[in-house]
Amino acid sequence: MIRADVVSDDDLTRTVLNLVWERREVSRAEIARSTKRSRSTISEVVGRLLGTGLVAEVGAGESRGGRRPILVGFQDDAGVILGVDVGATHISLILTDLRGRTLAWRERAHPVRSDPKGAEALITALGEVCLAEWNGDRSRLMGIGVAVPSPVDPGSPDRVLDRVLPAWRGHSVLDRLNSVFGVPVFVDNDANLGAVAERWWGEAVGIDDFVYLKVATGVGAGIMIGGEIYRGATGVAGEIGHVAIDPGGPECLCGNRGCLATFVGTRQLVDRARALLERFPDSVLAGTEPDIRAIEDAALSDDPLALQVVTEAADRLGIVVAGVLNLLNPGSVILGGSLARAEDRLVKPLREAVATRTLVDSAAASDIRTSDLGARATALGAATHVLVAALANPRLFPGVKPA
Amino acid sequence: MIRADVVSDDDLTRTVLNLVWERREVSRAEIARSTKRSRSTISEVVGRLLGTGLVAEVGAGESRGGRRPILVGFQDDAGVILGVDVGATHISLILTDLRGRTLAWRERAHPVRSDPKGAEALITALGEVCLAEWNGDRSRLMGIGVAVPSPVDPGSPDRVLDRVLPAWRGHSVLDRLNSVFGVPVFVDNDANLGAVAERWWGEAVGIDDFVYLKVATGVGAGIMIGGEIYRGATGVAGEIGHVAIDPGGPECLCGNRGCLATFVGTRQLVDRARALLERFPDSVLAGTEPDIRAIEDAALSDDPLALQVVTEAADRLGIVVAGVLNLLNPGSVILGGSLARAEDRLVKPLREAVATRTLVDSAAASDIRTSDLGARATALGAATHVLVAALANPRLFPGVKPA
DNA sequence: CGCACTTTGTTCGGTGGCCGAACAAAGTCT
DNA sequence: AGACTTTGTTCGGCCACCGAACAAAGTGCG
Repeated sequence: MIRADVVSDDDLTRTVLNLVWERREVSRAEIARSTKRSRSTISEVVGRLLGTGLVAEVGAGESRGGRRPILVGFQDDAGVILGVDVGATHISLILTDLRGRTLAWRERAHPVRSDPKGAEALITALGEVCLAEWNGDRSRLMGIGVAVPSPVDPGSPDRVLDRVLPAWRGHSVLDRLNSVFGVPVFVDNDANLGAVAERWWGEAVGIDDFVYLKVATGVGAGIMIGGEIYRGATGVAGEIGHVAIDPGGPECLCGNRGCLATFVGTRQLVDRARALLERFPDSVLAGTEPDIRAIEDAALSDDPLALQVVTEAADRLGIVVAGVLNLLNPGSVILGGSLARAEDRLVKPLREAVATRTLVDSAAASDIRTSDLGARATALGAATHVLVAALANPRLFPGVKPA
Repeated sequence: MIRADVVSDDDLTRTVLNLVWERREVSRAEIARSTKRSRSTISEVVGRLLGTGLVAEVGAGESRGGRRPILVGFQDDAGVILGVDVGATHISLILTDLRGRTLAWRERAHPVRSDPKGAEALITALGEVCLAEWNGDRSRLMGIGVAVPSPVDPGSPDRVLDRVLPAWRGHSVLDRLNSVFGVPVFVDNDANLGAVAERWWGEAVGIDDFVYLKVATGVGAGIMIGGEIYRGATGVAGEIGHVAIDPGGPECLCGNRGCLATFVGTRQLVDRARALLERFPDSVLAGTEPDIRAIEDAALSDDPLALQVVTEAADRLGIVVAGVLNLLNPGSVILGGSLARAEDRLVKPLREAVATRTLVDSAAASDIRTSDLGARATALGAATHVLVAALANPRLFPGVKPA
């Protein structure tokens, strides 16, 4: 967690590195055209980048009527990154290469709030397991990203963290990870990191302005503006779970009435399903004590009870999504979290609920989709956050030669 | 409206010019310290700027223990700007210098929607009147800013404009202004420009992230993020009037139910006041046909009926403001439009309504204030928009010598 | 096949923005 | 009065970047 504001690489180096990452394989001449720099300049920058091991000459490309270009390729396996998803009831880790490919994956149920010490031990243990499974050169580990289900100001992580995760105060866990694995550690909110994952690997590739809605134990939003996570004045933007949608609604943990979280959180969906059991004697869930996964599975096989639960949730979500559309006019809205498994069964009623609540048609035109990144989305986003930092400033990371 | 993407001035020149504007009078050595450049570099840049007439050497400053510095001062009267506020029922113009000071001001009631031709004529006529009253060298007019009560994408102004103001399609009015006055013309949404005015001259000076809420004939929001107006994917961010706050509320013009606009727009407040008349026989409004101004005046003298109307509006606004706080976590929320005249009588119940609907205390801590810019706010913002463009790229404007 | 033409990547001598050292001018402090 | 500061300018130099020139390696046409 050393806030290493050391010598930052110059702008052009970053630009070129990012371009090579995007295009995968690209010639110096093509880089020069894209960046509007001269070939001589690009040649020199590429020469320096070759020294870092992040890019390499990988062969010849097609001729465009003259000499064949030398392709410079991004080395996806030049480094690996560990992503940690600290959930309310589980912990999961992913090990990825620099192209977001999964090299290892572990998940465990764990009562994170009530046993923080155990959580810390579990994370380091699973981290070791992932690295062992990968079986590569450990010095290639570039960093660790951590997603927490709580507002975080990455600038001062200990300030907000202790509300939801009291034992994490003073970010001792992060320091621990840093000293155990010897690499930089980054934290951020889970919804923010979900948005990052979508932008790099999911439904939002190429989209700079969108909102990611994570519907799981709680509800949170990751707001991407101009390709960057928007954090607001004090770093808690996106805390959408306690937007009031019904002044006469049920009381919420937060003391208010009719919060979105009182309608679409995991706990509430399960309660709702159980309450509906006797009205749907034909449901596959009848006679069981359904949990959220069972409800989602049932919805996917068009069980009427489950569909009722999902539709009701969609209707409530629609109120908030419509508000977000009117206020922010995002290019798209992406739904993540476990409820996203329901896909069309969630999105269709949601779109209807939104359509009746938005005026400006261009706002209504922004498309609403479910994520298809699945259960690994958040951990993947945490890893990707490190990747983004590395691409912006490769020198900050171990395993990168100083050129 | 010539989209003049000519030679843009280099970064350092802009930075220095903006710094001189901010500090009003500042020495070269001080600029060097602030911008972290060498004195030699700054000397050269300042030398070039002196040639534009926007800055000048204005005397000597206090010694700091050595030779007394030569103060370089921004020339507030080097140029003037026209700001036009096109309202739903009125047109107003302001002529300002480069410090936002009012040099002339004109306002006329006019049915803008039903008589667009007349509106166009009125704008040019009032523009001439303002320039005549100022009685300065007309070549110092740098540009014209126009605020319209409709979503606008300044990149392609004709696309959205024609929904609310059909006759403005193809931005012929803007072309007209350009040819009559011979200077660049800029358009933007009124709430956006209100936010600009607040950031430069009002309650948001020095604040980079805030939301400006304009409550007048309609309701709109200007969202300032990182010191820039946020426009969203298609340029209609901030269209907040049709956020649904009560599923069982009255029907709105837009076809939905319970929109914010059905509760707090001018028309609705007047209707509400008239409906309440018989319940408040002691009100100063009793026996009259109150308009919005009368209601606001009555509220300022603590008339119970008017206070009831304002409090109800505040309560409704509170729902949306709470949502905005939870979602965006702005540093502050500033209330503009005519209703802002009510000040504490509006803000106090609004704060209460918000407090019961926000969880995260740092979100709740963002302060909510009324604007004190008054009726000229929007026109001033339109003029300021031009000032911002001029400070960013002085060469684009007439009356600025090429250096 | 030969020849004209392209494209690529490198080399090399600029150019322009910015810097630092040095300096004269004009102050302050003891 | 003398030592020290601060300001603003001058001037030589550094560095990122450029453009011209060139060799290498292609394509395409007669």
